[in-house]
Amino acid sequence: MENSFALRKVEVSLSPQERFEEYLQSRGKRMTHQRRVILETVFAQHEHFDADGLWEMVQQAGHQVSRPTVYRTLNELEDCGLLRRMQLGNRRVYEHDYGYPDHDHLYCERCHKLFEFQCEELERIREAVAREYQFRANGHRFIITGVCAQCSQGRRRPRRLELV
Amino acid sequence: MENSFALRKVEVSLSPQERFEEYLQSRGKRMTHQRRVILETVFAQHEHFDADGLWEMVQQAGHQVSRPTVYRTLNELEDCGLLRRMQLGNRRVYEHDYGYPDHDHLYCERCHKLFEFQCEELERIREAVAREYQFRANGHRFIITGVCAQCSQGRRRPRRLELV
DNA sequence: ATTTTTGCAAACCATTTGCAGCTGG
DNA sequence: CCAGCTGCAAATGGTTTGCAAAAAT
Repeated sequence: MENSFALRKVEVSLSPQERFEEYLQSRGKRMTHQRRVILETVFAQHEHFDADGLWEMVQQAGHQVSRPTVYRTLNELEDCGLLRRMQLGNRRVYEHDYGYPDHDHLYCERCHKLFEFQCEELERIREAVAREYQFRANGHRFIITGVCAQCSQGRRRPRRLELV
Repeated sequence: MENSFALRKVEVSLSPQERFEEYLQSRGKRMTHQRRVILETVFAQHEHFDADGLWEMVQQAGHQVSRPTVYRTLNELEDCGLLRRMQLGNRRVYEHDYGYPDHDHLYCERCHKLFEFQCEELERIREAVAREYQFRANGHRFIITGVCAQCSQGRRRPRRLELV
């Protein structure tokens, strides 16, 4: 039997690059070398990442972009709907948003990795609760914390510094 | 019909004070004037609060406690199970834990207030997803974001400074 | 040519920490 | 008395900002 919580695909018409271009043009902003490099780096992989991790990836790819520019660009990418932000401890973690379905997360407290799953029932619950409280819901976050399969199997290879 | 997501009561045998005393004694720590003042202030109300808000409450009650002591004591109260922490934006928000049932939250993006509700189905989903991913779950957070009834009704009285 | 963007250094803000003096038991 | 605690000031760490130089249109 298939994983009943697997993510379903979402079709999109524009590439992230095209979408970002449109976003920039619509606000009189410019496509710079740095923004291009950051955009490429962000969409060259699918893992969750934070500003500092992204900065390192950019460095290692041999490009020179300052940290402030990374932060500024991340805000723009979020603003234009390409990225989605999540606060984990004192760190902001990003994931692809454009072309990705809404989903929720399992968070491993040992290796600090995030796993994604999709569950329609959550939306149902959200609506039911919102109705009860006359709340105008426009989103939710469901994070299950615990220890992932790998880490449970004795292998303790910590992945990043403490995130929580 | 009753609110089906209302919180059910939980009985406890010790008062927060007693429990804190036990916690302190068990670690060779001392009950100081400051810790007593903070504990009283924390359990004199039931709202969610952050370190700075607590510090102000203490001040306004006419007591002198330093910010570092507030932070240190909050960590102890969390450690001993009296308080529960939640990260909201870049701020740590606390709520009573001892004597309170597990629950989840509605978060109003307008007035930044938190509302609580209880929904057993969430635990079921948590377990089902965890099983699928061979994840050892030991908790979850479900936060519904949106606008609360009051704020929807045109009254915009912002409550605190920006939390997200 | 004009306006936006960048990089640097400094500012910020919530939280933590080193340390000398104070205090609870 | 002495270990543990407090307050102060300074450090921390992630993120933002002011500003002058550089780049995009």
